[in-house]
Amino acid sequence: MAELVNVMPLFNDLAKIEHEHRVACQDCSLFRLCLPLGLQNSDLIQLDKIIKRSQSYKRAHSLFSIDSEFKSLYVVRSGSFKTTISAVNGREQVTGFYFPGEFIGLDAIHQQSYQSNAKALETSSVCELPFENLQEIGKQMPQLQIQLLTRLSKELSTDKNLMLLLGKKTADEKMATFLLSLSKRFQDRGFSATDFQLTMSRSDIANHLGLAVETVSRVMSRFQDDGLIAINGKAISLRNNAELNAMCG
Amino acid sequence: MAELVNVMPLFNDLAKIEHEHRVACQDCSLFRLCLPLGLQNSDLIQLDKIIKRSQSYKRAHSLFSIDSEFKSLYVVRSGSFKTTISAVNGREQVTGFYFPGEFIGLDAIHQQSYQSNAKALETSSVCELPFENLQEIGKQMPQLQIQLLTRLSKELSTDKNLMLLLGKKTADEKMATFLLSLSKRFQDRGFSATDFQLTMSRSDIANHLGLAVETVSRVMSRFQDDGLIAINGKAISLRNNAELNAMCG
DNA sequence: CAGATCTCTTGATATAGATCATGGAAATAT
DNA sequence: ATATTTCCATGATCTATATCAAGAGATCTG
Repeated sequence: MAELVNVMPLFNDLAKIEHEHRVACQDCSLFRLCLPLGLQNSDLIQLDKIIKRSQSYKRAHSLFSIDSEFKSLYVVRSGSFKTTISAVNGREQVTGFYFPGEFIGLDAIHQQSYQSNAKALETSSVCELPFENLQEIGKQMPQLQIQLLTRLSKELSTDKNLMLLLGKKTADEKMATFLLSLSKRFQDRGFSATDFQLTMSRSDIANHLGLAVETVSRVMSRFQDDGLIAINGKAISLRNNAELNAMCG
Repeated sequence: MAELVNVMPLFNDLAKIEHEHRVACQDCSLFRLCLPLGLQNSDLIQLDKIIKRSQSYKRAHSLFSIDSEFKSLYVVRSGSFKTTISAVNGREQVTGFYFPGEFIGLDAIHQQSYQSNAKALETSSVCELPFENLQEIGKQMPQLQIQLLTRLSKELSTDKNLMLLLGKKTADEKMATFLLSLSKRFQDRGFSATDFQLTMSRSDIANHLGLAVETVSRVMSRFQDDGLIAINGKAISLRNNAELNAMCG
């Protein structure tokens, strides 16, 4: 997850700057995922001024939790995160996994307080967008507002599909849907659609899909026996996308 | 659902206009739910010009479906709606219920095409907000954009909680959570928090909560036997909110 | 690097809630 | 009004997946 495979930095300097998390939006390899809409170059320079680029978060470290003060939205820069919410009795639901270019914290806007907890799944970094400043420059930049709306709308759509998954799908359908959704997202980021790492634990996967860990293990083993996938620890290889796709229900 | 109980129109004329769906935003009794943020009066007049107020939709009639052309967002004016998405094999998931003042169609924004189907649960009416015009006047009205963002963010939050419900809660917890969420929403609209109509069928409820109809019937009967609620067809009365609340998990 | 602690896999068993079945009540159509 | 369809409630049975159990890797920690 350290670097895009199909995007070659023009200069070594650029790669170095990027690695040090200082690259500006204009030059960021995630630009097309993060801010695809028509922002002017002058807008980007404005936006750039308010963005804080973080040092990295180590595995299992918290980006924010439900009782942190809400100050910022985040965009994943490298690595991956999960978000969770908890019921009063301590049970938790993994509400989402987030990869480079994706926004975290959008559900905090309405109450101006985080509604979930966000944790790094591996060593990861983010761009921090202080919300107040974002609103401020948004007033002069309708395209930025539209960009945010679009992001929110997309996550809403994802979540409705997750409701369908949680409410109506069998364990097999859940796993197939999940694997293909990951595959699609990696492909969008210029990674292999068939070979990738599951940066989250089996238990995170199980939780997210409304299954027991044991069921996830069993389904994956069976998929492997049937030649649909090959697993080696965290590494997975999709071997029959057509069949997997047919299984999504 | 025809009228708010704690909001008395100042003039009979107003009530009549409202009933005929011609009342302007400035005078609408739903204003505080629909557009609570600081919109100037001049803004409202602008907004008012682009809003189309519909004739009513009868029970089971479609507001839009996944293959309608996306043109507008909607705000429920009276009555109630459900939204659904379907899996390839025909299974459907009820993704939400919508009451007066709530927006429908927000998940359509990112693809500029409806991602779900919306149906009236009873005779209902809506305000139609043509999205293109909304974007246009939004450029001059940052508060309107913020209002939309807030709405989206709120629905996102609701959906994450639904994921928790679908993924982690028992049938009893699901029902208790659902009933209290309805109660809260009715209360916000000035209706009784304890006595209301379930405008959706048992099967819609079951579907939404990821249960079988029979389970919904059984749980409700048991809740009634335990004195938590009283049911009479579509009419329900909450009798022990404390206990229900403790059951939400 | 050794012990401790998680994580993953696989098997055996239990169970919450689905499915099947039926009858009555309500809503809708004729 | 009456027929027809849909909706709701309740009982009996079944099943997909949870839970319990146990061992093998992997990962952390001092």
